[in-house]
Amino acid sequence: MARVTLQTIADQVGVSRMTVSNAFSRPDQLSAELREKILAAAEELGYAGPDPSARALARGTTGAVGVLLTDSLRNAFADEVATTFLGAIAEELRPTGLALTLLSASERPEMIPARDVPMDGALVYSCNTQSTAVDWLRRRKLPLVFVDQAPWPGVPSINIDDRSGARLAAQHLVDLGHRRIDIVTTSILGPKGIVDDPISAADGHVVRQRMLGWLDALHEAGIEPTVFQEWHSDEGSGKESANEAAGILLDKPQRPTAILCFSDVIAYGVVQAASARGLIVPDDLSVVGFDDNPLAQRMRPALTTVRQDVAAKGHAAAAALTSAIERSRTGATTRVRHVLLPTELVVRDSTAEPPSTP
Amino acid sequence: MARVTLQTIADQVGVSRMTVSNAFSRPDQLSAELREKILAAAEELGYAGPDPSARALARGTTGAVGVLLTDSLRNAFADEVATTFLGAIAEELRPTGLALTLLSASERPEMIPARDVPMDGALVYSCNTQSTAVDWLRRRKLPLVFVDQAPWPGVPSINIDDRSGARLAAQHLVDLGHRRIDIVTTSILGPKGIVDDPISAADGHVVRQRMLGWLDALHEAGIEPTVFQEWHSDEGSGKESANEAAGILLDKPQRPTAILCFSDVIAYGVVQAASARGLIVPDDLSVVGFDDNPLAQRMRPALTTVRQDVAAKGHAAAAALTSAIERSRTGATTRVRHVLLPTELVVRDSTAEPPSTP
DNA sequence: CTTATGTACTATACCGATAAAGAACGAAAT
DNA sequence: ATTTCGTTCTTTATCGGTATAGTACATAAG
Repeated sequence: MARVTLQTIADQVGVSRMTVSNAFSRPDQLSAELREKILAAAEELGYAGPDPSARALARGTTGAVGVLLTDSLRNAFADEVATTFLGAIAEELRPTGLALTLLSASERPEMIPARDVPMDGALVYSCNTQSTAVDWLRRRKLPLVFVDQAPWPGVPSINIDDRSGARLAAQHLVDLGHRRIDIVTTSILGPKGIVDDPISAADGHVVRQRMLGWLDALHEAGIEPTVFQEWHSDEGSGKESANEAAGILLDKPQRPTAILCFSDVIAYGVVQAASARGLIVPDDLSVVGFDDNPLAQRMRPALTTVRQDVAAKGHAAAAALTSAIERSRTGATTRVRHVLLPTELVVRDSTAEPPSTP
Repeated sequence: MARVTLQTIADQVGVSRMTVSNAFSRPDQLSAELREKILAAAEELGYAGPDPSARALARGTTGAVGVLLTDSLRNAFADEVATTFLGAIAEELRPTGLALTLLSASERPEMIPARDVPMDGALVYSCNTQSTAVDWLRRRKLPLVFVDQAPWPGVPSINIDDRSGARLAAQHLVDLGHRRIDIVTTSILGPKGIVDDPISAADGHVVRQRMLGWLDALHEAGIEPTVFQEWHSDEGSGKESANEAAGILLDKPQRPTAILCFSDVIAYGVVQAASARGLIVPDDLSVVGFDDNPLAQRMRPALTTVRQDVAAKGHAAAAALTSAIERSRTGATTRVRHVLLPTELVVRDSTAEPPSTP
């Protein structure tokens, strides 16, 4: 049996194909009775409605938007910050009826989602701006929104004030009297281990901004931190590698009295490493995280960290995307907006004055 | 300027459109030099590769698969069990290069993702089998896989052994000597509160299977539990409403000495309610959860629960889907498989012998 | 009674690709 | 020298819809 299409139904009912199309897509274009008749015939023939792919081609819209994530999706789902972000996007998208397509860097070159999957627009979340996937999206001239990435001319972006937040975190430690402050950060591609030039070693916009913020405050206080760059591993969100990183810093001859961390997850690892060495946080070592991951509240001691409103970021991102799509449809040419959401220092129990000189 | 299509490039280079298509999609069909020339021309004209929608129509495949979730996506992302499941799917899908499209029940009737979004197949996760979204997917004759749903003839399904797991949980309490055992379960649509006929009140396959399992063991021991059905609220994964539910059970004249819970999240709420009343878990009240959510380990006391391997479920689901898609492509007609993954009782610190009669 | 205005459909023309079969031509096999 | 291929392109025929501009007829306005 051949496939049922609009034409099948049209023939059956004795009308033109276009009228059947209208029965489904523009009910006001035909009489109610005829529409009923057509719908009944469709039902009877087991027609499921206009084929989405064909419709997508003819209309130029697919009803789905993509979100491109650097990390393997596996990691994204294991990361509470990422899931909160995605959840907020989903929530914002819901009233629009758009589906959310998760784009991953696949392993085979003949199948590149960013290039091959039909969509109406995409969010680019914390990706290497040079990555090929981003490049494909841009070439397709899809409406895009960059999130946690370096603002790009012509592309709306949503960022948080990483630099200010990081500065606050570092200043907090300085104010408490710390002078030996080290940093555990992360890197996508860069070398693992202690780095000499932390700013140029920071690949990725967020990594760099936070580094700049920390150094703003530390340099002002005349402090030169040792910077350890961990490899954002594919497993376990790097809790272990942070553990290892902290180990190296803590075993230095001149042990730091405080450590600034790129994320709360890393901070967690650092606290563990400290505990393993019999160090008490915050008495012997102060630790500051970033993000205000739910984990930060659960930890013992509760973690001092820099809060970002991830849900707000997600909402803003989705809203920016829908409006970018709208704009590209109407051809309207509003000025591209670059949003910078605030960050805030949350002092909890993982920071204190440095121990009196031993 | 008109849009760049295969034809534009064909004209520019002076070959047929088909040859240009082959240059992108079937490199072995033309000489290397010509291909280079075509690719260069495409690059120059700013062509991003074959239009995904057009290709989807012509080829009949889109490169994306859907996953339908009952819950609003917002909830799914807030639920560690769901995110683990999705993560496992993503991981299994990765080598195939398929993108994952999240389908939600949208609010507007003219835009129904399950009906309107192009995809090659879909996972149906813990949905009401009668829901309209599922119905659309079925009508479209898409390759489907049901997960945590009543097996359906002709549709591959992945389930866990909810009933056995629940029976083990209940038996565990019976073996400890409990005789007053109550249940806090959940319901999508059903009434909220104490229900008289728990089995018929259990909408949803999983809910019913677990209920059957609990009652298997309890009835065998001559125990008739009070069953409280909470409303799976849209907020906070029901921690609060579980709290409320537990309150009602614990304030009964004959207070239970143990409570069986539909999920670990509910169990968490129950423990909180108990604590609020000054009851010690497990001394005054034993509590058993379900799922072995990471939360179960974090809780104090650590929660006795029934473990399911959510990651395995996700892998199995994705694998079943890709093979179903493959099957529908080749027309092969393998027998449909219904997988039942094992569950296992994990005894931790939230269960103990009942308090000696006061 | 002619002219506007709607309503209900139809005709035509794409949307941007791919599949399958055919043509042209040189190289290898008989 | 003739047949048989294989390679490299081209031709033709869809894929299943939608937009836009008609056409036909009925009703209201002038």
